[in-house]
Amino acid sequence: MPEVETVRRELEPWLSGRRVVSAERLAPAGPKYADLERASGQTIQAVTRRGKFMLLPLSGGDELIIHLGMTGVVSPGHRQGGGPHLRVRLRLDGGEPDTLEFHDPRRFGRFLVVRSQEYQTLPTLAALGPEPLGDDFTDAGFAAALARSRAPIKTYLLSQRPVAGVGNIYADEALWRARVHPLASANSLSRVQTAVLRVAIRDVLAASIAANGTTLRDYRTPAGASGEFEGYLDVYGRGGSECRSCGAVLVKSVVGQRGTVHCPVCQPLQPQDPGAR
DNA sequence: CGCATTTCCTGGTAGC
DNA sequence: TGCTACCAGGAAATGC
Repeated sequence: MPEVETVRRELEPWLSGRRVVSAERLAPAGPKYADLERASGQTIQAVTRRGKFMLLPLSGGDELIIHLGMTGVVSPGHRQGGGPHLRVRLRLDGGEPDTLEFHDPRRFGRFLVVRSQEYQTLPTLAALGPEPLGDDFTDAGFAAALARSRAPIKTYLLSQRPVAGVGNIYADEALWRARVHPLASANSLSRVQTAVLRVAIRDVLAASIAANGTTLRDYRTPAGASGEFEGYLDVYGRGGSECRSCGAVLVKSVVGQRGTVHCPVCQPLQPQDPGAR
């Protein structure tokens, strides 16, 4: 999400108010690129974001939805100009830069148009939790959401349902900060753990946004810049290294088919202080 | 409905 | 050097 928000902030002053002269799909047809040609002739009214989805309301009552996946890059056309992974090209009126390109080597991204009233037809959008940095992400609401699931807390966070925008990197980072084991059942967290985790999610996402996101490989903003948050990661990518808090060796595992790193000392599976009262 | 598993996809890299 | 095998993961589809 921090990466998406960084991109959104660059796109907004460029795209807001611009009319789409043409919308060309170079990727194979499919649901990931449904109806994108319909953007042609409509004016982009804003560049907003929900979770990791960028939502661009269009003047004709449609919504342009862009999801970067893992490797999607939005850029002005004159910067990259073609290439084997060019999936979409938009022409805009109103002067340079007048071309927006969407490149996506791994094809996990999406670039589609739906009716505004039906934008929540995408399953994840329909069930998306509150914005993590918004006022709707409350202690009570988060606790109520976690109480509904017996899945591992990390898996549940990645589902986007209890809160929007938490990806694999930030799930591991937030759980480490909150000292919660990634395999702990969501509904097993104490009220204190829930409250600490909520703040940890907010803090790590806000800190990453302030650093323009995390650049692991391909991530670039439209202007070509990379993020700087990778230098602040405490656990992600650090399996086998020492925990910055206690010095123990961080453990790498797989949770919900996703690479996961946690500290076996700071994040015990069983609650600490069983006799404390 | 909830949850687990599988699928999509290819650049990068480890290993030989 | 050049080849193969495998890993990375957001969301949707599928299975139960």
